[in-house]
Amino acid sequence: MKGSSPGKFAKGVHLRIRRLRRSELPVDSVALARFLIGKTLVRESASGRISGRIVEVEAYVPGDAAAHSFRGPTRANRSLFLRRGHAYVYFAYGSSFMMNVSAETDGIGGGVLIRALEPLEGIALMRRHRRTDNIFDLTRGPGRLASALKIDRRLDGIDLCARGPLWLGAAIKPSGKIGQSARIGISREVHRLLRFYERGNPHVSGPKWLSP
DNA sequence: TATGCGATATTCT
DNA sequence: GAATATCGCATAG
Repeated sequence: MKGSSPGKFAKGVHLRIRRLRRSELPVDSVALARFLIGKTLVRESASGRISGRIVEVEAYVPGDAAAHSFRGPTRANRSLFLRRGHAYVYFAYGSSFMMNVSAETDGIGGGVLIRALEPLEGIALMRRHRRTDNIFDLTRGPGRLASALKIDRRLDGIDLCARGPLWLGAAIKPSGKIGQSARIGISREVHRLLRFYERGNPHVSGPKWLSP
């Protein structure tokens, strides 16, 4: 900490966010994906709280050849088979962590990839983690948001409905209209419309034509 | 804005 | 070896 009012936020928002109960989460992967738009993802760490409003997600459903759970549970993907509301964190392309919320029931593989957030709290911390000042480069994209929130494999498998370093909160403001499209960056099941985003939100990732 | 490419680690073939 | 639920930088328009 560089000398300034301990226990207070010199600047930036400080929100009271209600933790979501597991019973509020839809069991179905697609229903959960839509439900999560507008909700809050909260990271509590020693250096402070970081949070963001979920504005873009993708569903990876049972029987989906593009899903990491498709070939059954392994050591790497087992968190996808936990009951809904747990974190599945993995490392991709040698450079990025990505985070899913597990869906479905215990033993069934399914999840929702969090693709973009609208920054709420801890923006100064996010800027430090991401080494950029541009607000739109902090949490636009699954790898970027994981970096901004310091999400890595230590958080794989944790319960997002319990007190802890990472959890899901209720909406601070309701979601606008939800758009739907094909998913980004996959090579199988490319036609399925399982990406959901808040229309008109500038923090959504991907080319503009994909998010009308 | 859009497209293209290399980097990089882990997993699977 | 190959593939990968990406990112950042370069270049062209």
